[in-house]
Amino acid sequence: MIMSIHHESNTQMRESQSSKTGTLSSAYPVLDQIKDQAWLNAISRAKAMQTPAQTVMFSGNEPCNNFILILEGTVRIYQTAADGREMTLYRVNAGDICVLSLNSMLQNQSFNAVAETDTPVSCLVMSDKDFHSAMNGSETFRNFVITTLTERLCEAMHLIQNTAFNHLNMRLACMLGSLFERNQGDVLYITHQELAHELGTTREVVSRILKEFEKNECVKLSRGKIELASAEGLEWFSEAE
Amino acid sequence: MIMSIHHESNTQMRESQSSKTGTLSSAYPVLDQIKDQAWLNAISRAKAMQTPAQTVMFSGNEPCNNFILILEGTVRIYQTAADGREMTLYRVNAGDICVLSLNSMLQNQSFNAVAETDTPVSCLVMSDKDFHSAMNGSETFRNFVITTLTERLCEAMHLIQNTAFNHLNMRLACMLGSLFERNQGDVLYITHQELAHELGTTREVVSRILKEFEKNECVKLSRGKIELASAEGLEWFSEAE
DNA sequence: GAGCTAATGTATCATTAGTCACATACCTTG
DNA sequence: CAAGGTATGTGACTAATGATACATTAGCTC
Repeated sequence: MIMSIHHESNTQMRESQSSKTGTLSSAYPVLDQIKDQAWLNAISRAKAMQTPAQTVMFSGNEPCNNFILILEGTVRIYQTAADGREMTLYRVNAGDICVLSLNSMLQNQSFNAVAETDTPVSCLVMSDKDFHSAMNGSETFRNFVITTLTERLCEAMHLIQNTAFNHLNMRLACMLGSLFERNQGDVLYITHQELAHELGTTREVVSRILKEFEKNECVKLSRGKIELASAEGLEWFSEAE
Repeated sequence: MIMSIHHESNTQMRESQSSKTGTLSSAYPVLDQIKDQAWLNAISRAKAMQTPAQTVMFSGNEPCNNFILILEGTVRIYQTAADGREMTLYRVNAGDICVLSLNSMLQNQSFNAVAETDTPVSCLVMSDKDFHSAMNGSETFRNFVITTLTERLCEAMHLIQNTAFNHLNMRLACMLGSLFERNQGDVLYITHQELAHELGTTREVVSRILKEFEKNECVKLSRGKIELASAEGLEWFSEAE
């Protein structure tokens, strides 16, 4: 079971690193190697843009006729339901490209999703014209785009399997497992509501399941914080396959 | 709500049409226009292949190092759960390309899905080498591939939303709605078990919900067959947005 | 039409998940 | 420390889904 969460606590923004602005070379080493003229022209014309945290970049059906390269920060793509529930579809990080904008550019048809920054984001905005000429003129860029697309597709299929076949306690356990993993520390700063929004459920349900985990001595809960109760706790979450 | 079902009843195979084998020009009008030499070379070297109905073409993690163009017939891509449930992810029809094989070719990593023919299928098999040179040498082909990828991604997102947020009776109603729509007649030849496999649930649950629909006078049920009870019935299903 | 198989009907039960309505508890700010 | 906002805890209830266990029926084959 795979869950790709590149979440950073909203309350713990890494101010210290915000000065070291991401560059194309640091965020996209692959693209930085490209020498094709079409790509070099396109990227030289791209405009830098900054967006603060917790800002909606796109939503609903508004078309997006630009191609976006994230240099720093994370954008969360999610869907909302009529009853207010929401569910994260995937995240776009530095070094990723936004397949949502791709879709909108190619088809003039968007899936009804919202793109909102998790953290402050700095990115490059390329016109669709430049994007197309870069696609045509650079095999490396092309491969990069197609690879990203198939990766996303793969992740989407896993997500479908996960939501269709697994119970919420499993899904939550998996998510905590991967969050603990990448967070080499054993403490997670995240609220139950945020977890609910990741999984497409409600806060109460998450609270209930977490409490169960606490009873089983896997985690310790406190306000805005979840910590591993023990090393065995982590094992427990990794086992949750 | 979008559900893409291109299902044909297994029991009613269109024998009459099986003689009129699909050709590249009839199945892929767009690709048939391509004059780029790289594409022409690649397609001339592709090998024709026939597969009977209800045959597993790929499954699990076996790699697939060929690119496949469907000339005629339908392939169903589905996932299976430990408890025997299964769920259709999407279908590949004549004129579509198989994104599953794309992923496998590009990443040597496959999602754990099964590709099984719904109907007898005739297709062209292209080596990955030829595929790559066609991608590099033909902008039209490239655009075709990328467009298909983003379309699939879009569909996958809809499917996620649908499974996460909608109840089974809605999902079943939608599916019946779109099946009735494309089946200009008002009779559907499909079993409850097959519907369950589309939706990732069990036969009993489908039977129960269908019975409920019958009580509401939307459909009439009989063995292997579902028919619209009235014109209003269809409205009812289209409303089920 | 006897017998077989696949498809469907149905009742009951258990579990999971969502809803509602609060009670608490924690943290920040004045 | 008082107040107010946010986060969490919790019990009770309902609805949806899945599981189990059969009974019944339709259509096919011989």
